[in-house]
Amino acid sequence: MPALSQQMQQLSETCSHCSLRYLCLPDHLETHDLEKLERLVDSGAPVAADTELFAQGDGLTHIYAVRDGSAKTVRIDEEGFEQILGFYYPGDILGFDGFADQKHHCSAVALETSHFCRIPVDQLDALVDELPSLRQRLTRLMSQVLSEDGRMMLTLGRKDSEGRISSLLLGLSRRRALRGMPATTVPLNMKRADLANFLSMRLETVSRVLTRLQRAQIIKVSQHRVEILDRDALRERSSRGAWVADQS
Amino acid sequence: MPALSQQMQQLSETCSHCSLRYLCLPDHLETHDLEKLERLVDSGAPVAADTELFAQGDGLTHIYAVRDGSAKTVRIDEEGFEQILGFYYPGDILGFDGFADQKHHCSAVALETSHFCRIPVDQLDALVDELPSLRQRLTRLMSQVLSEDGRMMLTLGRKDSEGRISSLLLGLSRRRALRGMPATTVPLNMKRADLANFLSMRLETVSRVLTRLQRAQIIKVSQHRVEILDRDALRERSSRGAWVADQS
DNA sequence: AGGCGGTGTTGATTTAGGTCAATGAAGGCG
DNA sequence: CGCCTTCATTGACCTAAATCAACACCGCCT
Repeated sequence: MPALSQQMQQLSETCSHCSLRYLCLPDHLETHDLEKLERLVDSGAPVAADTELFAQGDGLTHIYAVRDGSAKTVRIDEEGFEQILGFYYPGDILGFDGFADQKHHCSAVALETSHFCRIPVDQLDALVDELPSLRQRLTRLMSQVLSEDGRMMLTLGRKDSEGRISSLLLGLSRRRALRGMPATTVPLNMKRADLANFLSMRLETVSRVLTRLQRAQIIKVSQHRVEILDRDALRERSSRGAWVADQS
Repeated sequence: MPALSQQMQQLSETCSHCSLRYLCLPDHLETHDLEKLERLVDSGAPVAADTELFAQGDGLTHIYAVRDGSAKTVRIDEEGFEQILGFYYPGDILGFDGFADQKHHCSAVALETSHFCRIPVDQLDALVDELPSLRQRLTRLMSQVLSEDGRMMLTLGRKDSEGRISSLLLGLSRRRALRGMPATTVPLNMKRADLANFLSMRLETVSRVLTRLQRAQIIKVSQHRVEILDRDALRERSSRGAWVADQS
């Protein structure tokens, strides 16, 4: 079973050999420091689709880095309404919102069979005090998320359905490029309902927009994979229909 | 001029004597450590309404804490569309999104005549390496913002106009309570256009919803101040009209 | 006072996209 | 293999809120 042995090999890889080290926590760490971080990381067994890594309300014991596969985070508010807060790909960190009061404010769920690096926060915390470079790295990663959240609010707030879908596709494509993966093909592992929820649209509308973009020869949709045929047109649509802000 | 002298007195106050120390950076810091932080903080001259503290794209040189007054942060995307990302009140920190790449990703503007504590990031950074408790405090504050951003996405995404306004009012009220200020009266220092922008509505709709809530005896609006008459009804409206999520 | 620019409210109309409902395609399984 | 469940697409209709437009209010200045 060659697929499995390849998987096992990947699992035994250390941060120092991880292809994602420049996106993930290890970036900017000295070899020596990196080894200390490595010792904390547990890259455990593969996780099946729909498995919950942690649940909203759980105590913060670990944060997770996506090694391969993908995940989503979901938040349920007081009234029981559900909102997907983000999709996560290799190199992304899950759990940052738990540091506030040592408990998770959203749940994390694997979108497909995936591997995650599991990092115990108490040990991480201790190591962070020891390694200024790791501290800086963490700060930057959190700040980055903050800034991306801002971008998301802009999308959610000011763009119409076509703009939202277009932005999402471009965003996913860009993130693939960052990871050195082919950026013209964007896999949509999540369900249409997830997409719709994330973008605050109804799944029917997602469907409609996708087919509209396809008919306009801008993308090619095949169940869980979108091909970007005309990136410029997509960019153009991602801004069209955005509201003009009233003068302050 | 008693008002002025009182103001001057406030300005000379140190973190240790600041009434906001438990909300702001100093929380959980030892007296000795707090003194070190204090030495970094510059609580300068009062800042007039509409003054920009920092602009999107500026290098990150300082972060700011609101001492009194209020501020908003605004982000302009590639296409020139503007989105207000948040309103900030005494004890809140501005500038966290700048740590990612040492530049600000949004602009910060005072909503009224206000005082801000100005903290140089390079010195802060050095101090953070020295004081684990400060490091933890910063992490928690950032994480808290992250988690609140999630709440905001939920509001923006899933609530109708009445729900958004109601949520905003309750949120502002809650934040006032946290600061020990009367929570039934919520001042709306920002313009209607700002409110509308923040909530992704048009200002006409903001107006309409406010008058609707007023007619229902739930709030009492007077130009830049809202009185909450029936908090339960407001809570009820803040969830009504929220979408039911499709099952994943 | 009177004029004026900025700000807020209200009314009439339009439309994007939500809702309801039916159909189609795809994967899992006895 | 056909059945069933889940997921995605398409159509017809309707509602919330955006848009367009008029007007009211308030402070400010000469």
